[in-house]
Amino acid sequence: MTRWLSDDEQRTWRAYLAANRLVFDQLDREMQRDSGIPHGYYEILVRLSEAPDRALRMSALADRSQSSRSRLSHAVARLEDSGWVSRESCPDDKRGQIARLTDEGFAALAAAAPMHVEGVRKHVFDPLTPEQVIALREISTAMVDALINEPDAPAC
Amino acid sequence: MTRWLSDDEQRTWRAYLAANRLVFDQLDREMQRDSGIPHGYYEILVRLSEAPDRALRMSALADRSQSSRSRLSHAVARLEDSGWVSRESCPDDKRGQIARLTDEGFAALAAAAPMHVEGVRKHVFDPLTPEQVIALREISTAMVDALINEPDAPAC
DNA sequence: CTGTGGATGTTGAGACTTCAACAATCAGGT
DNA sequence: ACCTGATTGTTGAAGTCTCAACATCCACAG
Repeated sequence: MTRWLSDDEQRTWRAYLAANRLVFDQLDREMQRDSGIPHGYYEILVRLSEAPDRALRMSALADRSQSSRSRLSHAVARLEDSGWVSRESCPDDKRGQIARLTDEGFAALAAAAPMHVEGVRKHVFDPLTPEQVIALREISTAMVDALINEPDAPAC
Repeated sequence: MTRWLSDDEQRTWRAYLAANRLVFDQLDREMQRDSGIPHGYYEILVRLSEAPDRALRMSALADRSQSSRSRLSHAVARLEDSGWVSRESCPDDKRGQIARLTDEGFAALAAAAPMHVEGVRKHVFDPLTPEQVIALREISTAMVDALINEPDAPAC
């Protein structure tokens, strides 16, 4: 019954697994070494930095950073300890919390960005041809769309 | 000085990040739910199951599963508690430890495999065309090669 | 034979994530 | 106004990973 993977698929899957682990482990390591910013937190800071007033509600921030609410909650608590993010309550929704990037946070982000970009370029884009860059985007988008439009439950 | 990402690269990078997080989080969740096998451990079991006598030295197993020695050590300790892996010392190298997949481990792997494959197919291969499957392999391989042949240090 | 440097594997602490449970609040129907 | 269900965000425990330090052992030059 099981639709096992073909040879092509098997080899692709293994290569994809290996690439992911190697690339992200490496980027995490560099990020930690160069900037002391833990891997996932950088992305949270980036999303905040792009928002109007560098502030977002927790739920919106969670969505944009592909983060669970729980993870975000812990992460923001930690980023607040570091002084990179501040929290305030939402005026129109008493449940809401708004995370805001502080000036220190922005500065830390600005300082970390060049080295991070260098790493991304070195480990991801330099090895690829321009056509592969396009292909990778299309492939990734296809996966994302499939998961977004069909989260988990078979809808009752 | 910084070679910032182009628009194409920026969008590719974001899509790639999103796809990875969504796909692997989802697979982890399904894996945990369906089989109770933590995400990374499954791969370790797979590598063991493919080795002669279903046994490998720790270092060889670490290499084949893109795992740090430390992670593998913790993981195997845990898998041993579960009764899925057993350890024995290496005859010709007193430092060596050999991890062996037990019958229970093999059974657990066999039971988990179909559901896992289903998830991989659903979230990764179904959304892709056959050409994209090939492209993804080439892209992943290119990244892996770049990282393997240029680990980190500039060699003194 | 004896150092010395390298390799192997483990360990403990700290950090991050997940999961389930929870309190607080909102929204919409009755 | 009230009840019910859904949403928001937090919390604590348990699990996993990383990092650095370590003990052990191998290999090999002198």
